[in-house]
Amino acid sequence: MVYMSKALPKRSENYSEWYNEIVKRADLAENSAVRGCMVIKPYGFAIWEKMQRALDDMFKATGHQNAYFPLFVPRSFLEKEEEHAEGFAKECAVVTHYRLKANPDGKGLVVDPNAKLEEELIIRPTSETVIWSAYKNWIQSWRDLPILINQWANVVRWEMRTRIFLRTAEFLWQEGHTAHATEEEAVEETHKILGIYADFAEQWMAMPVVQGVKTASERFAGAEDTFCIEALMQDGKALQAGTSHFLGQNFARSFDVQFVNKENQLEYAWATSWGVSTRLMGALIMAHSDDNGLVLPPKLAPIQVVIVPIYRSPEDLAKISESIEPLIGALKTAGLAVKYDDSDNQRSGWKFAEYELRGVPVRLGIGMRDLENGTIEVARRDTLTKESRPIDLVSPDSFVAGIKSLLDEIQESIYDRALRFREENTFLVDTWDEFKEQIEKGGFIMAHWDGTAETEEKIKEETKATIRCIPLVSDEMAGKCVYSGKESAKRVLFARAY
RNA sequence: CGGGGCGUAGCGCAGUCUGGUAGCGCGCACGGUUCGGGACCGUGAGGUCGGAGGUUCGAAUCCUCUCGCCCCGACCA
Repeated sequence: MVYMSKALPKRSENYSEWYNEIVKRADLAENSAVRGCMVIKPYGFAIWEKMQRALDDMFKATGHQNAYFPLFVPRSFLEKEEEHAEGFAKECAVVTHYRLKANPDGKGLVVDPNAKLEEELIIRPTSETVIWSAYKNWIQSWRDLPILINQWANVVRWEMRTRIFLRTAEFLWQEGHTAHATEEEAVEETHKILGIYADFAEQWMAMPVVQGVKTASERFAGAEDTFCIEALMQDGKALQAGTSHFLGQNFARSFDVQFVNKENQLEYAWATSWGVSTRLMGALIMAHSDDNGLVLPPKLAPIQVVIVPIYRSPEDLAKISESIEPLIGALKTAGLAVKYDDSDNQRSGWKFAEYELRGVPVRLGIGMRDLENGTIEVARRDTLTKESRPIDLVSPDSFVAGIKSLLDEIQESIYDRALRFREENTFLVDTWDEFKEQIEKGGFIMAHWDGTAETEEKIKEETKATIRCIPLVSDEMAGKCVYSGKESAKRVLFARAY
């Protein structure tokens, strides 16, 4: 109903409609003909590529290498690690046949019943099992360790309800899978990656996160410990933005991956796995954007600076285009992603609105008046403010330096804003009544918990709030469980979550 | 799988109750006037009304079957 209007739905009125519209209107992605799957459009994919590049560099810098493992997982592999199998069984797509044939009863194609697979192939919901079946052959001695592998891939989890970017049946991600000679080293790896994820979220996405460990009930199927980064979205719900798992020797046992240690004894290898997905796109949108559209952190924006000419005649446009050539060159030389939009099929006002919708951090507007005055209009997407700045169009280097520092300032500023939002929406809660009341309003709740799965479950049933994590950094002040009144060593993080 | 809703032009919708030449807005094409925050006027193109069957002189509209999508719940990065 509001779709036709130029304005987006308001966050305050209908948050999920606002989210869906922003994804569509900013041209990030669309729903596909296949249920639960999305088409990521070029503009959206460009953001994902920037995320990939930054993360990939961080993985490489810490000694990891990329590789690729198959899409198909034999059923017998998935079965091997019992908890893992149980955890993923109910959301697997299964390949049972390898051939189609012409429909003998009419048009089209049907599955050829003679082409039934001896053993079903599961479309990977994650790759631990295929990878550890390969590692078995890669690992003989402690000298073969550690193995530090990452892969960029798609996975499929047959979700009952999907939401674009946040929970799709197929999604893109990276999954790291490492093997180590000692428990200490594997645990260290788990933490190292968690740190990388937190740095990426904060420094690139400008999204503050809480690092923590999951409770047993929220743990990855097959893990000893699951660490996570949790972010707070603008509607007060939590979003798990990345996970890093310490897998112990569970997969090594299941796949019989043993190595000879320095003492010439056989030992099972220690494992980790970790991943972030296209869900981060959803996080990015919900962390910063406003009722005018997307707000992108400069470091991840496919277009960092857009230049919009303001003119009447083709002659004016030609004059502007010629005058700003050195500027465009200088911006590019400075390493900035710049777009000069001289297209003639939309007017400047339309372009202003469009680039705001798409979240371009800085917009430069230049018209004939500016040419005369030696000025240019600089507009900030995050604050929606604009100012006229002087510019020497012949040698614009100092102006460009100013734009560069403005982009840094924007990156910092949207992080600060998100951090302030999280601080203002994190509540210390000590009574059950207060808990029930606050959870309705949203936000992070720091409360004491007695450590039992029963209490955790009861709280979830009564309030839909889950323990997002037990924060790694917190003041270790003992208290009483907000639900049961029993002893508690420290507060944990509760929220309703995506 | 349970409970709701919807399939009509590229997109968003009206028309269905009460059967009678398939419409509106946006977008698109062309021409003109405009142009410092989503311009306006004129002309035009574009539809197996999700699919199949039935009732009828006549079906987008009534009946039967069927396919698909969306929202709410149970599952989850």
